[in-house]
Amino acid sequence: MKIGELATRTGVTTRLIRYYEQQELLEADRAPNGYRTYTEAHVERVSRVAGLVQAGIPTRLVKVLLDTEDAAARKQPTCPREVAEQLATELVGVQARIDCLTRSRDAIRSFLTATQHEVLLREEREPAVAV
Amino acid sequence: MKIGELATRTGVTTRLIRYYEQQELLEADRAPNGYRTYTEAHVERVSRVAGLVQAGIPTRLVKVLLDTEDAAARKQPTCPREVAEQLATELVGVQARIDCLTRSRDAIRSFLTATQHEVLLREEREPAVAV
DNA sequence: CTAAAGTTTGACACCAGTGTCAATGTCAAG
DNA sequence: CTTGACATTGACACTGGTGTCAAACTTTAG
Repeated sequence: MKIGELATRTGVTTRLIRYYEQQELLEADRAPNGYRTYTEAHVERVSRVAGLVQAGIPTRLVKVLLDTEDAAARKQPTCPREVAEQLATELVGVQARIDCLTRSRDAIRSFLTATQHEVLLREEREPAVAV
Repeated sequence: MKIGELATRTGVTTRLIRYYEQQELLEADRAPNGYRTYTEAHVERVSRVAGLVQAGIPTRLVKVLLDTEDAAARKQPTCPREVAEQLATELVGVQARIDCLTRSRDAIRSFLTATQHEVLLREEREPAVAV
């Protein structure tokens, strides 16, 4: 698929898709005419990149995180101690963000319940840009 | 306490504390000499502001979130339907970020375990800037 | 064949969050 | 009283993520 379709399917602008590629978060094959071509797998990838960036992770780190996800999936058997330590450090940063956001989320939820608006919590479907 | 102490205790620079105040995320009393004075409660507040900002929440929203936390704590009995809907919307955005980060966190964890570095997971203490 | 829609690269621009510096004022210790 | 540490405000500047526009090319539809 071409960049336009990828954009509509992920809800990420073409501008950003190209930007992410430039930051080396994405790779794209080129058709003979020079157009970028993407596979199904890219849809997922782009969504995750965008999601992490929106969660305040700088692109440099996004790369590391996604690479780790791949490595974890492929059951990489080993890695240098130093890399592992770096990851462990990032881990606490990520966890801190999660805790912080979770707290706000819970506050919103209890507020909505306390004010008789639980109905709105039912609509808590279809994540905006999640994944 | 004065701004310097608040800064060291929260790990947030004085520059940012003043910036947050300017963005109306913080309020400070003034001593007769014009110095800002803070209470214990501010320590918590500043940490949360910084945490949310680092989690990619724009300051305008941070204000809304923290206000909601206060309201939830004070058992506010009601609020206009429109406000509630706005909050419900933000909720899905926040949840999306949480999901996204959680996924990366889990990936890091399983990667570290898979590579015999579980030791490092023990050190998952003292959050950097959490709260 | 032509027009419209989509793509490419590259430039310019904007905004929010931060750092840093300067000039001035306050206060505590020697 | 002087010095040094800390505050105040305000300005300037940088960076990263985005929007937008332009010029040139490709592909698709009519």
